[in-house]
Amino acid sequence: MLQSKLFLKTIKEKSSEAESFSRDLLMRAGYVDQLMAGVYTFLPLGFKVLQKIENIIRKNIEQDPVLGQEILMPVLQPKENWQKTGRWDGLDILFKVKGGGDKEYALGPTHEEIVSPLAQKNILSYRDLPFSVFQIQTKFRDELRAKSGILRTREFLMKDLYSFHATQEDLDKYYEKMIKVYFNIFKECGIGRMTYRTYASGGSFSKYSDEFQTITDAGEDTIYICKKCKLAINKEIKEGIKECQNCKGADFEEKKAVEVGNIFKMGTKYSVPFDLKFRDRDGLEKSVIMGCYGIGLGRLMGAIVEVNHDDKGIIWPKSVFPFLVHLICVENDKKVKTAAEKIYKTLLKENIEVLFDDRQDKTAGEKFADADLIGLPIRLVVSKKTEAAKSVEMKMRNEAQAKLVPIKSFIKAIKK
RNA sequence: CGGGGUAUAGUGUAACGGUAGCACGAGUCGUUUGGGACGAUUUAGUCUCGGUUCAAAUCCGAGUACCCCGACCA
Repeated sequence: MLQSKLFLKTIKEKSSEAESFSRDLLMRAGYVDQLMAGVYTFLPLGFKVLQKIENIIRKNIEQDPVLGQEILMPVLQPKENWQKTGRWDGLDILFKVKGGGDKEYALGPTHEEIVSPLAQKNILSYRDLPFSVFQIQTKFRDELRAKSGILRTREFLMKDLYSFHATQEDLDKYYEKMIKVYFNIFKECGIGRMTYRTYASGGSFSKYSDEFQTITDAGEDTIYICKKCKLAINKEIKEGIKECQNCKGADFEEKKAVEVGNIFKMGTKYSVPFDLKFRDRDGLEKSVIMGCYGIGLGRLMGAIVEVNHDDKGIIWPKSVFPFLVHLICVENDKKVKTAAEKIYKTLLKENIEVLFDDRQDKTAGEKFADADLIGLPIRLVVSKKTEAAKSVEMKMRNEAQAKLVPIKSFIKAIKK
């Protein structure tokens, strides 16, 4: 991608509005644009990051054995399904829309009301269980207060997965497996070390749930991390709890955190109203046991930035970025330009994602400042100096020192 | 939803009730080119509605939007 053709420009000045790092950086670097409170457009750079995250999640679920099959459910949903579970009136974040003839619909904030009757069509006997489906789709929630940029929005991409089981033991087994998958996803997204499995309230789904909380001051939750086993407890249920549920440790560290994922054991809460039953081995009809597992993609992207940045800009981790390489030509000298273009073409041929700063009306300082702000993992600089040495300068965004790499071997150096 | 704050050009900001100014950006021309370079020139603004006043960006009222705190958060 040529930077001269990039859809949105970077902004030098910090916004005057008090805000989170991720909001400020993502907006200034041209990743997102705000339409209104809690609603954002993902610009080319931001959209690419979102797709990276999406693919990491998808890859981890569609491993061998497959932990869930991908589907796409409707956003527009019938009122009746929501009345059946009492959430048409009971869920105040639900967006309701009127169609023709005053017919009413819900805009999906979550999909238990849709996936449960869907599953019913697939389940007849215990032989049909277990199975799970997931989707990556836009959710709508009329949050009373949107905040902190893309950390809390009213419209957001979410991966929601629903699992269906014949027995509690089977759900428990799958649930623990999914916890491992979640940790792999967060590790790959560069926030593994800052993310904690957190014992939390189950909301209206279940008594308890497991949250995945990433430590950051921009977060709106407070968690207590057990210093011994590193499991955490959300402040919302900490009242009266004196020791760790896991290791009985009593030494906790208090931290602010943002919830990047949440998983629930829903039991039969949704299978009962939708009459989701199966015929068991013993000939009896039983209710299906369900679990649900969510990750907010935009929020995850925001959390990555909260955890990975410095005062100059974003520092994307090595698996999440809009482009891997930021190629910068600092001179308009014809020979140097030709050399830079050659490197650009080589990178494209090698299928290495590259953003080429080919702008001729910008000074070197401006280009470097933009590169730091945008935060791609690898920076390559081409100049008279590097051209004379038949090399290219390479610098990692998370390192201070740049080094010269011979033209002949720079592809190898990048791949490493 | 309760409380607080803010609203001036694309962005960041100034202006006692009396000529809306500055910087950045953007356009044009030229000089520059390893950390947001320089000169010339052009461009563009008082959130909306109402009130007070000879006169309102400024005072008053209502509305709207955004931000922050709290409550809420499948």
